[in-house]
Order: sequence, then C-alpha cells, then structure tokens
Amino acid sequence: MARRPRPLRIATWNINSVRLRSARLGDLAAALEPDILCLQETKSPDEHFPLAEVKRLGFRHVLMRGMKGYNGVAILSRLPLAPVEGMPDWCTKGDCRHIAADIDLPGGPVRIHNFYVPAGGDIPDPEANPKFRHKLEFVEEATRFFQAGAADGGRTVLVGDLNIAPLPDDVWSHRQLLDVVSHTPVETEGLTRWLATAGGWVDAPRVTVPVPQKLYTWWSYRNRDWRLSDRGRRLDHVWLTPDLRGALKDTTILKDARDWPQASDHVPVMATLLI
DNA sequence: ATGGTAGATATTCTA
Repeated sequence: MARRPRPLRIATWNINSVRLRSARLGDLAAALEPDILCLQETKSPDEHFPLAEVKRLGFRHVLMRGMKGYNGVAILSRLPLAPVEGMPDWCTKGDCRHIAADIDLPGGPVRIHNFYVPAGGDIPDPEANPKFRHKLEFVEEATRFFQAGAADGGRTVLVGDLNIAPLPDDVWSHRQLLDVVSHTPVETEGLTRWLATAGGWVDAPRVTVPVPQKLYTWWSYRNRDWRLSDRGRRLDHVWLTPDLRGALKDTTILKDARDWPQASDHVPVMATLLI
C-alpha cells in the first residue's frame, strides 16, 4: 500500500534583523503555516537570537549561523533537523551567508541549503567595486560546489536571498535595470550557470507563475509608495532538484508582508511540496 | 540627474 504524500511547506524570508522583527515571525507563521522557515540577514549573534520566541511559535528545531551587525542565516523547523557539516567557508570570509540541514522525512531526508548572496554594492564593475567582485566570486564558487556534486544525492531544496533577478520579467523594467546591480548580464548569466547545476534546478515560483508574468519579492525602502510605483525585483528564490519537480504543488509570495508594521523590504516566498 | 529609506552601530557601514 503506497503511503499517502503529505504537504511540506518550505519558506524563505530576508527578515532584515530578526531581533527587530521577531514578532512578525508569528504573523508569517499564521499566514503561511510553513514547516520550515529559512531566514537571511538576521543581523544577530547566535547568543542574542530570539530562540525562546521562535520555539513558542512551534519551531522547536533551530539551526543558526549569525554574527554581529550584518549577514546571518537560520533555519527554523517544526520537523527534526540534522546540521550538514563540512560546508565551504565561502570566499574564505567566515561571514555567515550559508547554512544547510537535512530534514528527516519518510522516504528519506530532504536537504535544505539556505543562502544569502552578497548584495554587491552600487557599482557593477568588479575592478572598481570589491563588493561586486565578491558577489560574482560567491556565485562562481557556489556553481563549482554544485558542479562538483554537492546535490547529487537528490531531494534537495535551495532557498535564499540570492540578490539577483535573473529573468527580464523578474524586474519592473528590464531595459532600465541592465546596468543596475542585481540584474546586470554578468550577474544573470552567473545565476543561470548556477541554476544549470545539479541536473538543472527547478525554479519553483516560475513553474506556477510562468513568464511573461511579472514576479517580485523585493521592493526598495526608497520609494514613497512601493505598491503604487511597483518597482520590484525577484531576488528571493526557491529551487528544487529535478527529482522533486513532481512533488511541487504550489508556491506563494506573501506580498502583503510588505505592508506589515516595520516591514522588511523583502517578502516571504514559499513552496508547498507533496512528499 | 538625483536622491530617496532602513537597520546596526557608533558617529559610518551595509543594503
């Protein structure tokens, strides 16, 4: 008798300070009911992470990698997690931009990679701008990591703020953003090479909302009225290894979160798998 | 063409 597949909801959110916005985690949990929630830009050393609050919300299993002031990632889970050890120190900077875990599930584990790719500064020139060079090198290193077989075990979900909007319909104006960091050809081509690793990742939100529909996950703080101007970009991603393509049931982009009190400039993205 | 806002931290960096 075949086991009945059950929904597994995996969400990602650049929270832009977990200490400032810990109360919004309850709003997110109520709205999306994720089983797994991956955070980026927690901006908190691990000893100051609001762990008790997160556990009260039902995320009893938490892995984090934080530092003072910047960066920081975490995986919150209702299901048991096993940390994946021995991951690279990306660009040898020790700067808390990646954490990985195995979720214990019937039929075997599902591996989660949670990434926070460098934003890259303002000037899209790797010679003039070390932050942009770091971004390109980070994406190349991640590409080599998966080319070398890091997801060959299958059943892998890669999420995070990748800080690149790869497709023309992932930005409000393809033409006007071609020389803006996050949508330059050198970045989108780099992300496309990363996407082609692991046998070809499935870009989950683009399965349920195909091009040429516009799809954004981030709206700048520097707009008078983000909804009216709608100058968004799709910077936050959920990718699946090909063996999970058939399990993909739906995706959700929680646009309403951009209007929450003290909103993050990113909104949560979730994939529902039947697994 | 420019500057606009937000967060952590410390008087500036990152986004």
